[in-house]
Amino acid sequence: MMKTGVMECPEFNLGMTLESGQTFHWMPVNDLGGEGWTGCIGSNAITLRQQGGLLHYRGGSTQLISRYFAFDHDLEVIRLSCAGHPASLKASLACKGLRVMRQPLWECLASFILSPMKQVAHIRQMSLALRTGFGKPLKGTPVPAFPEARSLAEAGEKELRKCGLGFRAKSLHATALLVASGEFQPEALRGMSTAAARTELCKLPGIGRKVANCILLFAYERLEAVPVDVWVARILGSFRSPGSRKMTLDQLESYGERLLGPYAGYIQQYLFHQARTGELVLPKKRVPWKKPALAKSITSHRGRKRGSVIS
DNA sequence: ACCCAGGGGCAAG
DNA sequence: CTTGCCCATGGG
Repeated sequence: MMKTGVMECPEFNLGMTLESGQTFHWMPVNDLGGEGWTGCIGSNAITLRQQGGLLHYRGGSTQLISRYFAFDHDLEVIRLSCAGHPASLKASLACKGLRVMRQPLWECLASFILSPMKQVAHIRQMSLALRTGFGKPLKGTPVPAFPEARSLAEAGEKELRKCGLGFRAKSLHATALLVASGEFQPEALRGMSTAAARTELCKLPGIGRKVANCILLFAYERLEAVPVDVWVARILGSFRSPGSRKMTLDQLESYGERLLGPYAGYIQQYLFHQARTGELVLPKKRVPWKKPALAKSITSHRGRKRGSVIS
């Protein structure tokens, strides 16, 4: 049986963090004595349950979990960095415990290639279909590991398309080939400036400025990166004086970086979360936000055949 | 600079 | 059940 333990987690809201659109594979589950989450970090099966300032876990290690959820980020410092901007401060205070994660590079990069023109619920389905079809099954969680680049490259575009990827299948397959061949090395970007790393990411098929910024923020620890989607555009637009001339997405990104400061990506995440949950009042209507389906049981998912489809 | 394909879940009718 | 809407990227 996998090791169970408990660790301290200062300033943390596990559910809010896992539902904030950074990852797409964690499933709610009743385990470890109550409502928790099951999933994986890389190929480590993990089940988690938070009780106040304590985090119960099965699988992984305190180091692995602390690093993944970035318990080293000082959220108070981040909140204070935007104390001069009332809406940002308000959002930051409403989202206490929401952390910007530090995800494995390939898993995050590939997952966000799935994201364009898709809502979170569907990205979750695509992620699960890819994991089930081409990822390594894990003992202790129904969620398989995210497939290696080589596995997706070998699978071929047609098979990826069967996972409901649509036109994203072509982008993901092409990118998987580049990574599997070593022509693109995700690790090589770690030492680059944010701007240089962004330029490299944008060379990959299926990755534009918005997706690149998501990857920079959620995997490369670039806390200043601001992914501008329609929501963030709407939010940033609402901060500008009425009647001022319309900005392009690139201009809004620069505006956001300047307005929100050195942790602009973090603050953006707080504003985004408030807008999505309807706590931040915006001119336009909001879309529904449904909780992911409960994981049925670990045993019922074990031993699913490669390539089978989730129903 | 502008225009539009593309696809599947979901809300509204 | 059917229609309309959502939306980042890439290519024209």
